[in-house]
Amino acid sequence: MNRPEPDPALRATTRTRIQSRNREIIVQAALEVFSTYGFRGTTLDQIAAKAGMSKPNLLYYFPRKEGIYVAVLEETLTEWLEPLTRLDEAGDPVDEIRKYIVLKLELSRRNPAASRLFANEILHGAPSIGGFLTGPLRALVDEKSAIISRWIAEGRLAPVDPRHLIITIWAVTQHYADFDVQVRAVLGSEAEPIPDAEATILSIFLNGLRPR
Amino acid sequence: MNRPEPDPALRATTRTRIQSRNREIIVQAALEVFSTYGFRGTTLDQIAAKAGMSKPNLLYYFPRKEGIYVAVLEETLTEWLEPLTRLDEAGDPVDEIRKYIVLKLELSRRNPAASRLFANEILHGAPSIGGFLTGPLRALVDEKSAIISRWIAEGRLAPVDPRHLIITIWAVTQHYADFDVQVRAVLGSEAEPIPDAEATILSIFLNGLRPR
DNA sequence: GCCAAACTTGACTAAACGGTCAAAACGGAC
DNA sequence: GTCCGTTTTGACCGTTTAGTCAAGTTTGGC
Repeated sequence: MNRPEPDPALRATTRTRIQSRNREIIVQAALEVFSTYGFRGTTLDQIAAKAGMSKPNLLYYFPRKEGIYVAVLEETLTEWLEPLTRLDEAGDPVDEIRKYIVLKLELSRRNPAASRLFANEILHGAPSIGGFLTGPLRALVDEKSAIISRWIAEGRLAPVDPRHLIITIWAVTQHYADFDVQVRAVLGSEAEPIPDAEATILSIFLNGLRPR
Repeated sequence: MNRPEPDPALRATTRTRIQSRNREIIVQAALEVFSTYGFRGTTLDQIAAKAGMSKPNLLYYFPRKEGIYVAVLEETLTEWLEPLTRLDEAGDPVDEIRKYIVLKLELSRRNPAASRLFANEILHGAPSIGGFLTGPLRALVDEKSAIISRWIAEGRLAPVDPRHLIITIWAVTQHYADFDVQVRAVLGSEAEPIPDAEATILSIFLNGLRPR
């Protein structure tokens, strides 16, 4: 009755130190669990245990399981987009593509959990982030595709469909995070796969894209 | 008591017509459901409904949920491997790679559910088919990598790590099945993505791999 | 047509799980 | 130290879901 703000998750403007700290702890714990078991495969008890708190306390910060999931996804998406935003029209085309591939591979190595979380969401039809795909993501791809098209028109890059080029780069870079188990099984060595992957991918793509 | 063979799933050798028919119906229904919702997200009731039979009857043929899942995966894996087995040392290297990419893309278009099922299983750490990855899959990749290595040694293909080449081809081809929602959101058109994807991928890979 | 084996299902159970609630513990301002 | 809002939790509830069971129906060989 005299509880004017029953939901701390809604008060983004006024957060206590404890709230910011615990929300961060929860999101980190949830990222690990969700990325391993998926949304349906994850239980609140697992997240609570990993975050070191009781389940009701978890629900004090995020009243619904889906709220935790969306919070984790949102934090992940910004990081995911960032490398593409850096693609610079003023740079050398082949070198810009090289930098983009290197950045995306580094992200796959540094934060494979985020990549897997994202992959899982898309694989199941993007129920929680469909709007992100058709909104900000598509807009960014449109913008960067235009740059690539101009490079091609100037004869500074081999003629390919710029959107499929971007999609293809996503595919080869994220694959090393999402399918890590398979990659390691097939390679059979203890060595980190990504350095060799980088050499191979750069060789194929940069030779394949160099104007002739 | 006088039920010497209580589990029809174990009697692979002696199956009635009804058994073969219903097992096939179940596996088909389960593929659709598992590939959409994942293992945990799928309920036996969904599979039973799609297969047009009662849940207890479903469990008459597959006593455990996991048994259905493994059966679907096994049927899928054979199809998944097939294109790579066709890579022919006697053929022209660049043309053999081209054929392989085309076949894998065709598979993605014809049976995206199978690709997604497989992707989901790997993404979650391959709990049910770890042995397939380190066994038959790795063996096949070893065998075909050797062929590619010889092509490179003969100067008939640009020098790249053959295992990473195969992995990279998997990545770009399966991506169009697994991430279909994202691909369509980014392209924004109603057109089928795969024909344009094929042109782009072939252009990059074949130019990238042609010896220079 | 009869019979036994094969097949099918409605009704049920036990466990897992998302979420609630009321009450206790804590913390910072005075 | 007192007080009040914030944080924390044990106990609980309703639903969902994998799997059981016993009884019914169908099928195929004779």
